[in-house]
Amino acid sequence: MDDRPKATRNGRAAAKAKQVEAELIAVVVSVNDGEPAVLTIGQGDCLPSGPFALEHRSLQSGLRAWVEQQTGHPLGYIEQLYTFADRDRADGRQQRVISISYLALTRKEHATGASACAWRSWYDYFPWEDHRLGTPKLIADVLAPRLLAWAAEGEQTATRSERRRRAAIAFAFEDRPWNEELALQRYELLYEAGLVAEATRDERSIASDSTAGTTMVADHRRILATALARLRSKIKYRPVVFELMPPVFTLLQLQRTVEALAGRLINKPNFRRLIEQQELVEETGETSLDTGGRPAKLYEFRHAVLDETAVAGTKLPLARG
Amino acid sequence: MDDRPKATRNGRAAAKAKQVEAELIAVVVSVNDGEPAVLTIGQGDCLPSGPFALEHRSLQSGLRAWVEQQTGHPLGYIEQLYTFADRDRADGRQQRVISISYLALTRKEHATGASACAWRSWYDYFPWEDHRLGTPKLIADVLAPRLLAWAAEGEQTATRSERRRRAAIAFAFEDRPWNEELALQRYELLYEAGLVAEATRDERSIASDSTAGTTMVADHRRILATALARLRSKIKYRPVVFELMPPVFTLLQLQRTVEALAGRLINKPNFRRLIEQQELVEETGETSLDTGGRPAKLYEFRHAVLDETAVAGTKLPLARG
DNA sequence: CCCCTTATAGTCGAATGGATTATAAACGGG
DNA sequence: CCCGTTTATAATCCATTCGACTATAAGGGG
Repeated sequence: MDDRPKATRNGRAAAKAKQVEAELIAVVVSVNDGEPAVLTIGQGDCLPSGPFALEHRSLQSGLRAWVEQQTGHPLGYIEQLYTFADRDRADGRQQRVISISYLALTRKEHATGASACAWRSWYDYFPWEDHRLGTPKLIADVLAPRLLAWAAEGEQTATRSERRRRAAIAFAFEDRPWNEELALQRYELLYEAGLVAEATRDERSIASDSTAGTTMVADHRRILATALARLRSKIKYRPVVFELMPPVFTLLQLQRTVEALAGRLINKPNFRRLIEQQELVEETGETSLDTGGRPAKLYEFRHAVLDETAVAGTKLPLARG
Repeated sequence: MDDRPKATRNGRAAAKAKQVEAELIAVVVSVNDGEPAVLTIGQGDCLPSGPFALEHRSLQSGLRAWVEQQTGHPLGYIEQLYTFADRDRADGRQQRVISISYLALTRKEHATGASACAWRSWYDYFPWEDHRLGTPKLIADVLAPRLLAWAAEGEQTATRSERRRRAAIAFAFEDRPWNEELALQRYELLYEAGLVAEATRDERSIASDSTAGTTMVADHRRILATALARLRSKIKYRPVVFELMPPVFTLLQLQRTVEALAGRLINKPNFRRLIEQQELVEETGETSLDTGGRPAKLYEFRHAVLDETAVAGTKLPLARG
C-alpha cells in the first residue's frame, strides 16, 4: 500500500538531487539557586548538536543520544522548537542542512559523567533580559541610544518611525510595559541594528566593542533566544516549571525558579494563591528549616494534573506589567 | 570562517550515510460563508506537498512554490507547524523522509487557474469537532460508547481508568466543559481506539464501518488535526483571523468566521465589545445592506495592530465553556 | 527579650468577561 | 401604512479574576 502523496511520488526520479542533511540541536535548560542555565559545549559558545542518522528511531531519540553523548546528561521533558533551513553550507558542494531545534528541561544534578560541557547562565548571552533587580542599566546606557541611532539611519521617514516603534515596543521605551516574552524580537532587533556580534561577524568592519552579550557559534544564540521566548510563554499556561524542580520544594523556591525564567519578580501572596487554587502541588507534611526564617512547608508536584491541565491550562501571575 | 558546531564537523566522514529527503506539507485554510475549508489535491484525501529541493531559497518559498504549482493558489500568511520523521519509507532502500508541515491562511477567491484541487470542509474530516449547532449526535451515539468499550478492553485497572479519564477530558463526558483546542488529542485518542480508518488501514482486520470522518492519505489527517488545534489556539491571542477575511467586512461576518474556526458559537455583544475595545478594526464609513435586517457598518482591519499586538496579544471570548 | 528573617493568611478594589435586556434600522407582507 | 421579522448596536448587571497591600505566625541570633 502506497500512502505517499502524489507530488512526492512524481518527484521521485530526481530524488537523489534533493537529499539534505538533517541536524538536531538542543537547548537544555536548568535552574539552580534562582539562576537559569543552558548546557553548552566548546567554549560555552555552542549548543549540543549532531546529525540525524539512520540508527536513530526518531528525532527525539536522536536528540537524546547526541546530548547524552556530548554532555552526559539524560533528558526528561523535550519539546520541538523550530526547523531552520535558511543556512546554506559554505563549502564548495551544493549541500543543504536542515536544523531541527528542541527545548529540553532538566536538573543540574542529573549529570552523570564529566564531559566537555558547561552550564552557563542565560543572562550571559542576554544581559538585557534579566529585570529581577530592575531594568538593567545596559538598556538605558547602551542599547537605547544605539537603537535610536540605528532608527535615525533609516533612509525613509517611514523606515525611521517604524524602527523607533519596534524598538520602543520591544524594549519598553516611553513608559511602555516590559514584556518578557519578546525575547526573540529583542534579539532580532539587536541583530538588525548590528548590536550583537553575530550580525557583524562576517563583515569585519564594525568594531566588536559595540556589541552586547556573550556570542555563540553560527545561529545558536538565535536558537537560544527562541527557546527563551517559548519557555517564558509556556510557563504561563502549562505546568512545565516542575520539570526544573527537585522532587520536594518550598513555594518560595518554586517562585524563585519562575522568576529566574521570566526575568522579573512576582508578587508573593498572589503567586501562592494561584499555585494553591490550581492544586498543582501537594503538601508532603515535612518542613524545611534552612529558610533563614520561619520554616516553610515542603510540597511536591501533583503529577495527576498533567492529565487535567490539558483542559484548563495553568496560570502564573505574569500577565501584566 | 567555519561556524559549524563540532559534533557536526566530527560526523562529516559518514555524512553520506546521513542524507535524508525533506518533504514540505501545507495545510491551506480558508473560510467561506461560515464554513472552514482546507485545500486538498487528489480525491480530497491529500494535502499539497513536495520535496524541498535545491532551487528553493528557503523552506517557506519551497512550500509556496509547491502549493502554487499544485493548486494555483498564492499563499499569504504562513506558519510552521511541526516536523515529523517517525515515518520510514516502506520501500526497500533504507531511506528516511523528514516532513516539515506548515499552516497557511488565505481566501478562496485568491484562486487563479483551475487545478486538480478542491476545497473541503474541515468537518468532513472531523465531524465531531463542529459544536456550533450543539454537540454532534455522533459523539453520544457512536464515539462515546466505542471509546468506553475501548477503555474497558484495557488489560490493567490503571489502563482502563486512564483511558476513561482521557476520553472524558477530550470529549467532555460527565458534564466536563468542551474544549475546542483539544482537536489533536481527540484525533489521537480515536486513532488509538481504532475509530479512524488510518489506524486500521494496514491491518485489514477491523471493519471500516466502525470509523468516523473522511480519511486521508498517510498521516495527512493527523497533520490537519495539528493545524486545527494550532489555529483554534492562536486566534485567541493573535489577530490571524483577518488573514481569512475580505478587505471589508461586517462584525457579524467576522464573528461567523471565528465561530467556524472554533467550532462553537460566541456571544454577540461580548464579541463586538472585545473587538472594539482592542481597536483591531476601523470603520470604513460604508454600510452593508444585504444583511436581511438593519444595515451593518463595514469595517477593515487596522494593519497597524500587527506591530502593537506583539505586546498585548489579542483576545477572543472563547475562554470558558 | 528584641529584632531580624521568612512563611502564611486575609482584605480591598479595579478590571475582566459572561449573560441579559433594550433600542435602532432596515425589509416585506397584509 | 402598520406590523412583525431580522439584524445591528448600545447599555447594564454581576460573578470572577487578579494585582496591591496589610496582618499575623514562627523560626534563629544577638
